[in-house]
Amino acid sequence: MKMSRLFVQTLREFPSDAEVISHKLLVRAGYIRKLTMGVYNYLPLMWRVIRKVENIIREEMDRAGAQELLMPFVQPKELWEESGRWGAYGGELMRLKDRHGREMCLGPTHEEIITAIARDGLKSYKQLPVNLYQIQSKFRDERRPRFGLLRGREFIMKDAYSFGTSQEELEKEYKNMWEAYTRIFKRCGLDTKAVQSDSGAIGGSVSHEFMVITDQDSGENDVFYCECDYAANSNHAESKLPDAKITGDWQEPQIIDTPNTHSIDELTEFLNIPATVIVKTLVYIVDKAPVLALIRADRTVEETKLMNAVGGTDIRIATAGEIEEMMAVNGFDSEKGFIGPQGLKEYNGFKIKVVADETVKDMKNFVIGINKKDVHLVGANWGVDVDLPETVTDIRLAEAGDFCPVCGKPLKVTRGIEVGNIFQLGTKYSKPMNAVYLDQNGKTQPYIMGCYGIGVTRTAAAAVEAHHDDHGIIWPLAIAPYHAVVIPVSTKDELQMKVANDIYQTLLKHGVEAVIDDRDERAGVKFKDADLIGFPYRITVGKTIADGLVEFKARNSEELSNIKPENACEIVVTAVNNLK
RNA sequence: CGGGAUGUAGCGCAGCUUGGUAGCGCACUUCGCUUGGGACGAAGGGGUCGCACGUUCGAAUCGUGUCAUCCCGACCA
Repeated sequence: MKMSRLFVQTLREFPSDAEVISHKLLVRAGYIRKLTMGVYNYLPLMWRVIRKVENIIREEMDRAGAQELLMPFVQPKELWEESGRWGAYGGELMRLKDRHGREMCLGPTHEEIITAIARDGLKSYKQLPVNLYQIQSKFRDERRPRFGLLRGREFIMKDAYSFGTSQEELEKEYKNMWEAYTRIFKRCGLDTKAVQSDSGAIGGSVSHEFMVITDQDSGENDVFYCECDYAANSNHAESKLPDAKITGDWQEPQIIDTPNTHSIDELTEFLNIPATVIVKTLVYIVDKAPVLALIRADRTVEETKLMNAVGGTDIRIATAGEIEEMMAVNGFDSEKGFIGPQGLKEYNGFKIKVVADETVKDMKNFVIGINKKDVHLVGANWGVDVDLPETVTDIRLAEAGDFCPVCGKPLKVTRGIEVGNIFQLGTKYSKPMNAVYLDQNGKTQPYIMGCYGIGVTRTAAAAVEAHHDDHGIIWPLAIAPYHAVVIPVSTKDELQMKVANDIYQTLLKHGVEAVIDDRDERAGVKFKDADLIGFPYRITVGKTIADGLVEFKARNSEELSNIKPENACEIVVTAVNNLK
């Protein structure tokens, strides 16, 4: 490709609306342009990158025995009602009506469609297991898209779905996909870590996320990990706590005045005690039902864990108004800061559930609210002064410095970008959608399903997050839009142009995707653009051609070398051939 | 969905306080000059100042409303 013909407009300045580096660089280097909120045009350079990522995925998925198909982007409401997700999926589901008034949605994911395809075609255990995948655009009407391609509303995703007859078969395919994913991301030049995670709205039990660990702050997920193999998303990470003082100094229970202590900080200061002897009570609304969460006051509730503990799908903290109302209908006059679990029966037509974090179980002589304004109960004990809730489980957010649940060493935390996930779905979709096959005994059984996603566009953006410098993008060779750029310093110098053209033609002949910068620009402009766009190799033909030498530089190295043109070609050709 | 900010040329911005026929840098076109890290000079093209209504002789500027975008939070691949 001639640079003079290449459809790319580099900008001298960063776009003002971009926050993270991948967004800034992809816009500035001419890869993407925003069409509307969270929706981007993939310009020619970007599309080449995307296709490379897709092809790596295709090769590895096919190698792993999966089969590609393509499902529609627009989906009918009926299938979503079968799975129960028309109601359960929130505002992210982009709903629309056709001219006949039929309700449809833009596919945010394709479990419903694939399950319908499977139940039409897979009638016998003899046909199983099967793994089907597609690479396609998805649309999720995010409340707040951001970070450019890392979190758009429309994005390209590879989604695969496996159908089998047993948990064992599912686990085998799960491992198969795990290995395929490991190969895919490695080939894309990304270091990933597989972490345990919550399975969220998609449902199911076991799931892992593949995270790109970057030094950037742009990762959206906190990942807790240990020097042993343990790694988990913050919404799933377990931890053992360091020793702490969990027994208060009071000998007997007593109610004491604690005026205006609306926060734990105010309470610890007022009583001059550590937060570790206080039981904190938080009010949440899970699917409209009130839930009290009890936790040691120095710790934070992990909302996803709490939501899962009561089997909900949506969670938020209660408003001050709701809390007051809840107090009133249960006969208390209290407010935030003085809440306790005792005596709260029902609210809004729901029985009030109480969930305690494990941290509170062994506490003694502790401080707790009793739903009375400006006082707290101190020296309280479970079973004597306050009932220990029936549900005692892990609902806390892990913290760096907590200990690994597997090996006991201190956990570390880092930011990660989720580029892939794998779920063991089980029968979550096959059962409600009556997607069944006949087993050896002629009995109908629901498929045991798994699903496996990779964010294609996000992977490309994550590669930029992981590989860039002050001058621009440093693409891994395997997903770079072009492998090399040939730069004649002066297009008016006949010898330089001739040699540059020869090099360019040689590269093309050997299967290298090359660009020749034939623009009548100053050298500085060409170098700046080459660095910004991120061509992995650069061959510059300048004055040294008089001595038969060209300058060779790899984008990921500072090293410059003056070598013969044929040697420069050979290095690039060899590197490109090694990709295969 | 809560809080904050911003909408003026493809990109980055000034002008608004104090209303008077819209400007700068980059990019783009032409000519000259220059040619190893985003040169220089000259001459050009390009904008219903987000939109609507209002105030006014006159609105980018003042008022009301509305839409959009961005940031923080909550939520999520």
